[in-house]
Amino acid sequence: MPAISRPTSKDVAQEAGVSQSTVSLVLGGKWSGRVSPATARSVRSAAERLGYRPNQAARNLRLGTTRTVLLMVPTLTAPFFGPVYTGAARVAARHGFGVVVSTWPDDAAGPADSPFAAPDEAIDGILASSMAVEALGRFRGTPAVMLDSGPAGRPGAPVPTVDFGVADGMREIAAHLAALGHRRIGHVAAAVDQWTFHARADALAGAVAGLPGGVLTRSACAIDVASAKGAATRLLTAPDPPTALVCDDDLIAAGAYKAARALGLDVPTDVSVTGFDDVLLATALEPELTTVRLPAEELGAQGMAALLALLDGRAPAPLVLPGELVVRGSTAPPRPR
Amino acid sequence: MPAISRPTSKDVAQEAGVSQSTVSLVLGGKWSGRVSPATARSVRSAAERLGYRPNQAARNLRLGTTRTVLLMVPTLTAPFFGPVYTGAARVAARHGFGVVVSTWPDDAAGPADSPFAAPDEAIDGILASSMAVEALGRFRGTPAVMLDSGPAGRPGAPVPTVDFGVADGMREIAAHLAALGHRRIGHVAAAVDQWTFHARADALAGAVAGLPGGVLTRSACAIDVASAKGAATRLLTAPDPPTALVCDDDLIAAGAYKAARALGLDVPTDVSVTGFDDVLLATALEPELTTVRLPAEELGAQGMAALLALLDGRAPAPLVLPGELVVRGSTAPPRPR
DNA sequence: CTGAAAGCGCTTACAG
DNA sequence: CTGAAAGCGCTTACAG
Repeated sequence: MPAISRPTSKDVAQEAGVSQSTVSLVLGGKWSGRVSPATARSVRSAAERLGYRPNQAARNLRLGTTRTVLLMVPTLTAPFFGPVYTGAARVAARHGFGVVVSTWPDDAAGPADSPFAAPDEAIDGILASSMAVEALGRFRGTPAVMLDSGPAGRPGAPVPTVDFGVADGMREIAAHLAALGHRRIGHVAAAVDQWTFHARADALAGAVAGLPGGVLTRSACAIDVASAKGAATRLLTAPDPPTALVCDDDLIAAGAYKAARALGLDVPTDVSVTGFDDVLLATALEPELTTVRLPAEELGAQGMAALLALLDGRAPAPLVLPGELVVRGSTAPPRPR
Repeated sequence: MPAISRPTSKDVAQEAGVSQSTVSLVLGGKWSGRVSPATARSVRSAAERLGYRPNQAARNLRLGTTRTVLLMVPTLTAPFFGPVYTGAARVAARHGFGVVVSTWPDDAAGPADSPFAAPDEAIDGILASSMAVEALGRFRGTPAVMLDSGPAGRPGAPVPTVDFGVADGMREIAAHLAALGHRRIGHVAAAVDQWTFHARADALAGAVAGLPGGVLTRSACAIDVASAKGAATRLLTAPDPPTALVCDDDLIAAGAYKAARALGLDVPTDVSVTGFDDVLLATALEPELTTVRLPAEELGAQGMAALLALLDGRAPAPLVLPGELVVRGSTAPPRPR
């Protein structure tokens, strides 16, 4: 508790020689035509002199809002989270909103047991990331926007959506590999029941099917290095193995690198490897990883903008943020057989 | 805005047939000796029936608190941030507190331009991570706890602290390398003016100085792969190069790997490499990285516990959380000359 | 153009 | 043991 209590609108009123309501009107920007410009000026200067900041609790109580938004993410430890939060918080702050975070796997335990029970109860809206639409049921009645939860713009989508263009990104990877001469593609797929991974799988399957002589094999794994290494090994040790491994995630690609090395295969001379997301890891690997950059911070920012629009009574259109193919050293023409 | 307005304590009072003040007393846990047990029971059951949740805005206004804590971190995108936030938020929620986040490099721009200007103004306390004590000046008057900002327990430290035992961690690394037979050690140091890196450098210097025949060389770099690769290259191409590279950070170690490979040196046969932190990257690298695990989530949790104690009028003792040496495949005996 | 007043939902002396 | 009342700092009709 600060030693000196903060000035209130009453203090400003006294300083400016007007009533408290006038101060509220002026500082709330609702004075034009109701307060003389001269009075408005003197109120503003008094507020500045005193360093006045409105008390949010009082404002919230009066208005019945909290100016707080809940961001729900699958996990706080994935590198994906930081940028999404950053983007969302930046846009929120610009409108005087705060952002609190919750992870959704904990939800099964119910609100009482949830580590975020407290802020949960005083929220104006929800930004739910990488979450099945159905899981939003618990919050029916609270304005929500879904991020990375596709399919964007699906008819009858219950809430506005912002998604990555993962299908296009995957098609770019396929086209890049095809141009290098690859025909036998192995998909090291994330065994995670999220829209984004289904979309990636479908896009890749479609692209390879459209490739003359294209052959797709697939092995699924959890999103961790050890599991990915196992899945990649299965692909690479099958008869007639793929010449390129398309991985659903940069971390999975790291596992693919390990599988290749353990089999005595060089990346990219013996086998090409691609990732997805472009996190820090992508350039820490050797060779650096060809991958698709997903604008995570932009996802948070656009999602928050959509939620604020929704709170404002508007209906934001579904939005798709394109990924960008980043070609680095992990892809090369296949070794001639 | 939900269609049906939430029940208030007045509704509970009506349902239970008592006054609103009695409801407040009972639900606030201040009833013993003032309200009969039977009445308390009926209030509680009425509250449950109605699904009553106290309005935090009203509570905050009345009490003059916000039940919100600000967590300041250097950057949101480092893998360090997620776990710290998680730990802090978990403990905070248990006490009905929320956590908002801010990055401190932005502070130079001043509160008005800060992306977190809004929550900034209504905060009960501050958790400042990896920040020079002096930089806290702006918040003088607000209760604060410093994380990873050492030196812990320094006489006259202005605020309670929670730190990692980085010096001990670094000594463990030195002892591990010494036991393997290394004498010529290269320090790939983070050129970042934070306490933790000064402590690491000092501890390593001391340990090598205490080693018969020990020789320490050093090269500084930014915490990114390319810069680290350059610094490691300088060390490895010097006359009489080190047989082990001690890196201030796992990401720097990734750069050291690249430097070694570019010079045709194998890790760990030709050169041993160690990291610090044990982030996801450590096991994604090939070979997996010997490093010191820092309990980041615990740092957030203990820091929040200390801040809550401070808010409660107690003076938490300085706390040091030990790191743990994790030996993996990147260290081995030096090649005999 | 300006001010007095009500009321948001709580907590906490105070009176019975 | 219980209740009526004040008041936290705002916003917004309402009256002049």
